[in-house]
Amino acid sequence: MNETAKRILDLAEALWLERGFNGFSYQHLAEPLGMRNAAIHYHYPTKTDLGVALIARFRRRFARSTAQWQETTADPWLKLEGYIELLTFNYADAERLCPTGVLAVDWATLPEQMQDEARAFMQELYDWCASVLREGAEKGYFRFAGSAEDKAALLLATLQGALQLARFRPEWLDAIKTQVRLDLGARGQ
Amino acid sequence: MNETAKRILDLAEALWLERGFNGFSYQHLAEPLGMRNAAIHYHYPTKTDLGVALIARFRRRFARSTAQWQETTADPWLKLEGYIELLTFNYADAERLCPTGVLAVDWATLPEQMQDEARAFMQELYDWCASVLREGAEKGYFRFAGSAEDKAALLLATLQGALQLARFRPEWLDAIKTQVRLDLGARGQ
DNA sequence: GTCTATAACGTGATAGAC
DNA sequence: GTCTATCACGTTATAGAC
Repeated sequence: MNETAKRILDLAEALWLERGFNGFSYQHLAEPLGMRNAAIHYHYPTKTDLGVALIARFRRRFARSTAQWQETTADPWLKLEGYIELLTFNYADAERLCPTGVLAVDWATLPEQMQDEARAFMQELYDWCASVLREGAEKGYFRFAGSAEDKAALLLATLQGALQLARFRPEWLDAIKTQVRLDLGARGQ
Repeated sequence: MNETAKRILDLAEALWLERGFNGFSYQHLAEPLGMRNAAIHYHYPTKTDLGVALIARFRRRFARSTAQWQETTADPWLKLEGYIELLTFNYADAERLCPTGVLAVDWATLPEQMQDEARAFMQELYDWCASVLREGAEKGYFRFAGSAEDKAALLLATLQGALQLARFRPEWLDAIKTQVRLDLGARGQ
């Protein structure tokens, strides 16, 4: 991926997570980048190609992050905090939602190739989250009722929803993060 | 609101919660109803008018529901189950998401009047949910760490996210509902 | 209250010159 | 690799007849 393709993808990602996949066009990409929309089509022939590339990059990024957490810590709490940090990082300055939530809302309007890529990404998130929760529970780091798998689904749903609710009232984001930790057995402060 | 206006609003609601606010047009409404798009404009002059009417109806519906639960039960569990039922009712047959999640994703593209109406709706949901949790905790029905307010934000985020995750894997919806109950102090089955 | 007709514009996408 | 020019179409919305 060359420099121009990357600049396009960066801007597309920002607009996507701020406005939804149907909320931006090739014009929205071309103008700020100082190009014409035909130039965007040269790098991403169709909007489907662009959409698949956006999700695929998130998958690579997530795989790299989890590999790094695996190397740098044995504490499940730190892994989980790493994920929470990753999710909320972009929200602070630009109110960017997490990709899976945006994908879910636009789902029925998305081309099949994007749906396939999205399903694979979601499965990777779930598998990773469940394994961290399972390990953390077995080793006594976390304390929660029910299965690690169900708790993983709940956790992903909660964090996804939290970013969205923050658009109504920003302070809800920190409130939910606090509550998430308490519900995993953290001692209250 | 006359009969035709109601039929339009019903269809618009379905399309909205299935495809997002930018995922349907006046044509999508006119064709299945056997009218021309000009007829839709007669009832809802602008799409903003239509959007505000959609949210306003959800506010009325929610107010009616909470008033009814207030009359029919003193058990906070039943009130909460009523809300969960209300949320997941439409998902089963048509994969309709909850309105606040769809509003949040489309947020940056929505006209100000819709944002105002949406904020008011969200606040009503939060206030009701927090009061049910507070009362339920005080009377010993629920058992959870942290404040009722933070737990309310978490609960709304979780249920909203749960409907969305169900688009990737339907079985996650029941898994999360189970886990939500456990995290409120229900005994596992 | 619904129709036909149409305006004004934005959309994804392509052809061909440079 | 980016440009100009353009196509075919979908969008919200309005005017005016019936």
